[in-house]
Amino acid sequence: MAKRSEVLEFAVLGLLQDNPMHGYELRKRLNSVLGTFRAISYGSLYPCLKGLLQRGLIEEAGPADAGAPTLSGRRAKIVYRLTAEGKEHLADLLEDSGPQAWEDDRFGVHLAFFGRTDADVRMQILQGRRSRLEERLATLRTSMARSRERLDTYTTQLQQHGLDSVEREVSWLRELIDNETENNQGSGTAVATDSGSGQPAHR
Amino acid sequence: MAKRSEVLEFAVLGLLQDNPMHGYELRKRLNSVLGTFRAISYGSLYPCLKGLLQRGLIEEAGPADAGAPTLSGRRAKIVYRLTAEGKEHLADLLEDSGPQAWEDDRFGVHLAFFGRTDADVRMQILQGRRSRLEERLATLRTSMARSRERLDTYTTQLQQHGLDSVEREVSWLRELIDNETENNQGSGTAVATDSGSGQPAHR
DNA sequence: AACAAGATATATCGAACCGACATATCTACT
DNA sequence: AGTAGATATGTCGGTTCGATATATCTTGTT
Repeated sequence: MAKRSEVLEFAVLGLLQDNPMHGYELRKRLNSVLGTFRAISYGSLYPCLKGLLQRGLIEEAGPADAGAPTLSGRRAKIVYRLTAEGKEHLADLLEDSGPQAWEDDRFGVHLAFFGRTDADVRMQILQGRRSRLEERLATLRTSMARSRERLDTYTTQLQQHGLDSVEREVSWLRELIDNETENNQGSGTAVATDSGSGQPAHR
Repeated sequence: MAKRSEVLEFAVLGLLQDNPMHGYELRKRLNSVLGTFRAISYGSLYPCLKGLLQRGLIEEAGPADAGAPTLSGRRAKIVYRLTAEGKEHLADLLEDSGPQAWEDDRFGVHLAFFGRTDADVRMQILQGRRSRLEERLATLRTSMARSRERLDTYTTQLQQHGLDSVEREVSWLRELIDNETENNQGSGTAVATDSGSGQPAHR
């Protein structure tokens, strides 16, 4: 349940670890990081912050903080920062390389925070994402073959374009994966190269 | 307002013109036609049908209809067909080549029913869609340039991939447009070739 | 023929979600 | 000193949909 908001929480926690922020700023960053994927509205963001606050994952950073001596009468501006529990929770989220991590939305957030993710986890997420897309590819191809004749030229072209997009995303992933393996040649835990493609073996 | 459901209504009317159908079948077609764009749930579809019925745009095709002699005790299955008003309304929708027609969702539906759309309207929609995407491209490029340095390698790569997708869609559109002009060389109303790209001139 | 499993078919409800609005301050320009 | 527009927080009502309930039809198994 509540999957949509979970993704938002993840992204918020991730951004707050970098540097404490208030809602307005957060929204701007969110929309630039999640970019194409998703537009965050205040109607989602502020309730989300309230929830995180109640669960003790974030806290208000009082104006008592150091830094530039703020002119007294400044506007009420609520800067949030992660609590210890918040950091723990975020670490758990980042560590997760399970099936949900290769869902459209989730994957985007994971990738955005790859800089703070273990190499092993990164690899598993990339490969998982790839097999997820390859499943989708198979489904698409089947259903297109089934309806090939029955459909309009234009509809077909639309479907074909959709298929192409997914194929392109797969080869994009392939590049990312190759980069990882290059930079990681002799690393610690041997990366289980798994299958080249074929059966996903997960789920 | 109520934009989401408007698109659904459009698609339903379009499918029903081809052949009368009941909800379940409709949902399957819908998910195959709108495909990647959108997943239709019963929670949206049945209320939508109810609305169209109340507004007199569709009606139930009674089992009194001809065809295969249905075995009496058949399961309750409600087949809908367009009314005269429904056909009119659909025609209006198909004719619309205004700015809303090049929005993500809408555009997909329009394209799916291009087979029954005037050549002029088709061209306007394709060109409008292209300029819409070119606007987006410009925005994306600007905001990427602005944040270039501040961002993670991975985040950058994500944004880059997003940008590439849009570029791809633009060249896909260019092909569709070229096809149209070829098949339409000496046609009636001269198509205003507008700008190659540059300023969209719309909105 | 009896049974199970799964596709077909309609329908509803509560919870999630977000666009649009209300409010107020700060900055920059004229 | 006025005003336009960015900054900032917050909420509310309508829309949307995932999950579920119900029931029939088809196909395969024993």
